[in-house]
Amino acid sequence: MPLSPVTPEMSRYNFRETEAKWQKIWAERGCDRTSDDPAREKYYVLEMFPYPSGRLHIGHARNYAIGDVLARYKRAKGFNVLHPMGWDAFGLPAENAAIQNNVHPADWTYENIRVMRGQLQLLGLSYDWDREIATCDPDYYRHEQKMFLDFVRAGLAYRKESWVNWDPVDNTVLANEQVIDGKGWRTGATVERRKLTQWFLKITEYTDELQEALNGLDRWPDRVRLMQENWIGRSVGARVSFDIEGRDEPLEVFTTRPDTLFGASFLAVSPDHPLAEELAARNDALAAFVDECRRMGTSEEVIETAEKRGMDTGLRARHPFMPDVALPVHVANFVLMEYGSGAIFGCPAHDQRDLDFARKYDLPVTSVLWPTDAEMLTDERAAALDDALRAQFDADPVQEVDGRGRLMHVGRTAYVDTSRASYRYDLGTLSDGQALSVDAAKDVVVKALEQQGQGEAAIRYRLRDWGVSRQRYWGCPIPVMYRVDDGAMVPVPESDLPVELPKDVDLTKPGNPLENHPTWKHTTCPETGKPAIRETDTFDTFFESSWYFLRFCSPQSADAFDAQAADYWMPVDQYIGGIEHAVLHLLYSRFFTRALNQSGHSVAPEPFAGLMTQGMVVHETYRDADGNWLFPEEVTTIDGKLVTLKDGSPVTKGRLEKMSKSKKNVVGLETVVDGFGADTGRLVLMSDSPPERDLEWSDAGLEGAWRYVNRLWRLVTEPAVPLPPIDAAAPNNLSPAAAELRREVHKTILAVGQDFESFRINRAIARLRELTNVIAATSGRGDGEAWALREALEALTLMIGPVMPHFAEEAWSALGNNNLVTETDWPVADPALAVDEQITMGVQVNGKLRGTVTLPKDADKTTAEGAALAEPNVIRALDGKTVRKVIVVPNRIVNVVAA
RNA sequence: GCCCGCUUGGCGGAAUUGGUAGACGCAAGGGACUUAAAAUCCCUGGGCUUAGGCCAUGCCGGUUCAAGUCCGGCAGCGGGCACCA
Repeated sequence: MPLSPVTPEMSRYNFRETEAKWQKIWAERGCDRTSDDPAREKYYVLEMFPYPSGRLHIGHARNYAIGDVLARYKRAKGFNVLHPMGWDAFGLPAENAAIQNNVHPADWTYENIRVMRGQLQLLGLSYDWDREIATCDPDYYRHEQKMFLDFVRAGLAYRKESWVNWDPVDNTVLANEQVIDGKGWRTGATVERRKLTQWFLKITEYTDELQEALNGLDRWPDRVRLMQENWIGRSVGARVSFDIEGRDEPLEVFTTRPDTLFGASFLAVSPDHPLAEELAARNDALAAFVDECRRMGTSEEVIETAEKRGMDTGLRARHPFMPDVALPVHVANFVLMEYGSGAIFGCPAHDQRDLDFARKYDLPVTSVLWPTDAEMLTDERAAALDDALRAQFDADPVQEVDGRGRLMHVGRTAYVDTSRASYRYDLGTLSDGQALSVDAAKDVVVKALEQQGQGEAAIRYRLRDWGVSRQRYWGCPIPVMYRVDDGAMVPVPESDLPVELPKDVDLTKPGNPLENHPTWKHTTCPETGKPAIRETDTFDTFFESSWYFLRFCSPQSADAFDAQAADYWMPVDQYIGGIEHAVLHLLYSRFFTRALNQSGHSVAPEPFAGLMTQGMVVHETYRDADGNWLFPEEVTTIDGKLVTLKDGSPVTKGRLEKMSKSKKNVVGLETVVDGFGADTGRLVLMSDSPPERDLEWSDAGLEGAWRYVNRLWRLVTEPAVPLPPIDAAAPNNLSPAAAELRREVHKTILAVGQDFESFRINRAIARLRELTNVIAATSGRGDGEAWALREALEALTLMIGPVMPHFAEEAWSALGNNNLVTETDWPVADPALAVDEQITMGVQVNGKLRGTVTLPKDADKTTAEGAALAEPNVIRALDGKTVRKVIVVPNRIVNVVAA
């Protein structure tokens, strides 16, 4: 349904004039400008800066409005607040737009920035625009080029070969998102993996520290910390080296389950393992298989969900403890070269993936541990377990015999429970069939391996070094060159920075435009004066966002950032953004601060003290009979059925989706701001859901918020009685209604403050609406009511200010104030006034509510119990029963236990 | 495949962190005002029920005087997985 825009005549509160007026006044008075002031306590509020993709929609607006509420609240509480905004301006969409619309990425980007800045300003967000930065500006990226050279010097950046998705038709590297079902998104060609020499940053240097410091981030959501922990993926296990028949070099394997070594029935190496490459060179079938594996994508999801496949190399490995057992060595598509040593041993009985693999290639399955309680695995017990398992796998029995001829039953489900175990093997102190913990069994095996010199305890991490090279144009050039004569890598001298992107490029040609550029890449070595070729790769755009929060502290600094300014402002007190950045951006930033410290800078190691991950704004979607998305304006209802306006064909209502152009469910910012005003939009975005949860956008919600704005405006401009002068003293005696209103005001001040502090903005607004209801119900007639009404309206206006800043200024002014809400302190609650005198307590009988009693606050237990037992409904419920016990929770509840 | 999150009326959500489930709002129904509409204001509202009650926070179990909240199991939906940002 299209919105019915509000015309100024219809509204009593004229948001059009009002919002423009106050935005102008704030700008003129520099309300949002911030300067370093060590005498004042600082507060740094930061919302993740946007990629300038085109236009803002209300999903973006929510993110920034949440930050603005906090910034304005903290300012009112007396903090020196830094609240900056900028643009994460390098990235793939600019190149795509360039190709599609024949526009230069820079022009496209800067135009988007211009439009989006204007949109942000419409919302009345209190940014210090003097600090605005755009990462594609050479004044910005020159600093990160220098940082990179510092990293190179500190040994934190290095080059190595790494795999990329390669489109063989376009001759270009593809991002994971450009690979759709294994094909290039534009050409449809089957994507290959290719090896390129690329730059890496040594994030693994800080693996342990990055993990351990997570514990100190107590103002981060638990789930983000957990996601980072999983990402770092510390796993404790063992390195095992297997001798290979006919080869001198043993094969190194990492395992987290050394206790299952006796159940090993095969080894598997990654298709990218040097051994696989070596063997493929003289084995055509194997080479074909390796090639096929390389046609898969590079993402973990693709590799893990692909059908598990392998090929026997013909090599045989000797089991470290059972010299007569020869294990086949396979190349398998599910083994990742990047993790561990790129080789595993498979124990099918106790790993589901290994079992699937073993079933497929008919490899032995040998159980080594059994589910038991902590008792000895006697022959009788083993027989009973055998029976139990036989029954369990009756439908799909697969019989196996272990090395000593005992029957084992493992079907299609691996036994992976590690909480209780008995082992079947003998080793040193471990006697056959002893019950012992998995950890103890691991120790036994590892010690035995160490004695034989065939392994040791080891810790491996999932975290890999951060590959920062991108074969793309629209990014920050990597400031190095390679001498033509000897191929040596030479850093660009600092005095030659920045290495600027050339503007004259042709993006329509296949391949990397910088590589195709006729002149830019050719230069001379500053050391020898001989010809050199520039690095034509650019940085991953996460490079820019890993330090922008530092630049905001001193955006004009000749250095990347001013140490004193950073010392004052850092860390960011509250960072706000989407959960999609839970790992990469947030982890890279945490790495950057550490890397900077190691390369000559000095900053606090943790960049973000507090983190809030806000939910998405979702909106309804529509699709026609063919499944094509439709705009809501293309849909109407006839006879209760959804049909298209065009030809009346049936339409189905899809589920709520994150706003996106492709799903045609975007609600533009202008629709809201032009029709109802920025404040009304902000109110909806803040009130309908808790910030961290998804928000369902609806036009009805917008209209409801608009009604509230006008209701509030009428209460301020047309109070029940004329309000007393602004400086009138409180009357000596207040009527009960006036006293009740005061109590409500002071309770609300306390509650709203707590709610804002803890990001429960939706609840703060609910409390303000409750206060509004009490104000509306106050007649203004009784003794002191007019005075209490003024106090209430002023407090309400100040408290709604962070959410609806323009409205609050206008109302504040209408109440006769001649200063700004923006320059006024947060109202102070009188705790004595903010307390209820009477408390209504529930009375339960055997846990079921039977009545309520109203008592003075803090009434003692005896009083409460007496009142509860005298309550008529309670008496009836107790009829014929004997009271056994009475539980009284003061000011809360009474529970009478009776039988 | 692995990891994570979510699930409360017709709807968005509250619930002082174990203590009166449904605050506040949206949508709805009824009424007032109006020639009429819009706007505004007032009232009603989880379900079943004859009084009394009974049943209700995705499902099944458990702990407790007391469970939306804690524990165990299950289901459904959503998100992330290293070159989107």
